[in-house]
Amino acid sequence: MAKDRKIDMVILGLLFHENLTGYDIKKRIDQSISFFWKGSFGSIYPSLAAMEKNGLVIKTKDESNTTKREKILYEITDEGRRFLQEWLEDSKAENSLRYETLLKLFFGGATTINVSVANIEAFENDITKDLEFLKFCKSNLEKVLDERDHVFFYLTVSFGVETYEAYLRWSKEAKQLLLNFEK
Amino acid sequence: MAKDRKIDMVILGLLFHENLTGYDIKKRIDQSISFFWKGSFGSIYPSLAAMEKNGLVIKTKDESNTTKREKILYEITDEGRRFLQEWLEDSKAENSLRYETLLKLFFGGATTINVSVANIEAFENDITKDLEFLKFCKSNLEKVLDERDHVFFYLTVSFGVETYEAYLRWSKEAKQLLLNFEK
DNA sequence: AAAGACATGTAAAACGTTACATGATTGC
DNA sequence: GCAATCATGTAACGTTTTACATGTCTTT
Repeated sequence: MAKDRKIDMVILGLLFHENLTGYDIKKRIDQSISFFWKGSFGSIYPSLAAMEKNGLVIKTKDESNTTKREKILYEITDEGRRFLQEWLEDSKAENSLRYETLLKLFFGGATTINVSVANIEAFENDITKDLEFLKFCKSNLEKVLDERDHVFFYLTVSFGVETYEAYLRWSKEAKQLLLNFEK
Repeated sequence: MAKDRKIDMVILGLLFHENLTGYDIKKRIDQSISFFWKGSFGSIYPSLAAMEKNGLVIKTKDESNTTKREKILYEITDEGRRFLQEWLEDSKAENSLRYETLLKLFFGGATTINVSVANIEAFENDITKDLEFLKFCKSNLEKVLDERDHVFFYLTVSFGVETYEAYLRWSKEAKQLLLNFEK
């Protein structure tokens, strides 16, 4: 059985719902899960090729495509579904943060308070922008929660909203503590 | 100028305070910043070698070491300090989550509610354990906040506490929503 | 006519982890 | 005496990103 490269799982998870091209998969990743998982063409296409070899996905004919532009729709197989299922049922998960902002703050002793405050403010700006978008998604999903799949999308988005709001609360407190300390 | 490999910055930041061996650096990383940044010997030693070549750090004699066991203390140079400073002053930072738990939840439509609930519970357990430790660190640091450097350590720890508490709040809500949906 | 999105794929480079290899010292 | 920790380093492996290469279709 193939090693469980995480990108494989992302692709299988997406293909579980519908047949997609590599290009579609990239778009889905960017639009739906990019705030907690990323993926690039350079990993998507090789993953598809490898999984096809291993029988987890198959190429399908795209009846709707009448143009000359080549377009390869992938479909998940029963074995692919089994593989996805196995991964889902295994409750161990690797969760990791890589927060360069925190790294810079941790080493704040090597610079001025103003630099650290500026770093926190840059972080606040990024988060504020993303939070707005997440809230927009959340309110849209709230209207369609009766459909089973949407519940899962809603939960990941609400994870984002809750944590980003926590980030912003922390940012305010952190700046205050730094500026008070300076006095 | 060397590319800014992040592990280089971690090491320079640590060396800013005190001279350390590669082994010490690994311990510092594990003890202080591992919840938002990781590092292994396989990246630390090569980084030290490269930075020595580039004049960012130098090897120093360890006067205190009278044993036969080899021990190489590294010291940051002026150029190393400049390089660290530059990085700190550049407010753009790459912050990324890779949350396999969220990935599994996002694809929850491909399995049963119970599996998703179990995944959230495994996440809760991990977070609860880490949160306890973070709170312990936080209360210790609170007592020594008068020293400038400690403020920065305190802020990163308090980031951890705030976000981990948000994770736990979310976990409870998420489980409830899933279990209610099943009815 | 041009720009931008659609579409596939490869190659090189960067980066990091794990496992291996070796040996000294400390504490029980 | 033995286990754990201290201490350095390399090699193999795996993953992922970035840049490159190529060409089509749609919209303005």
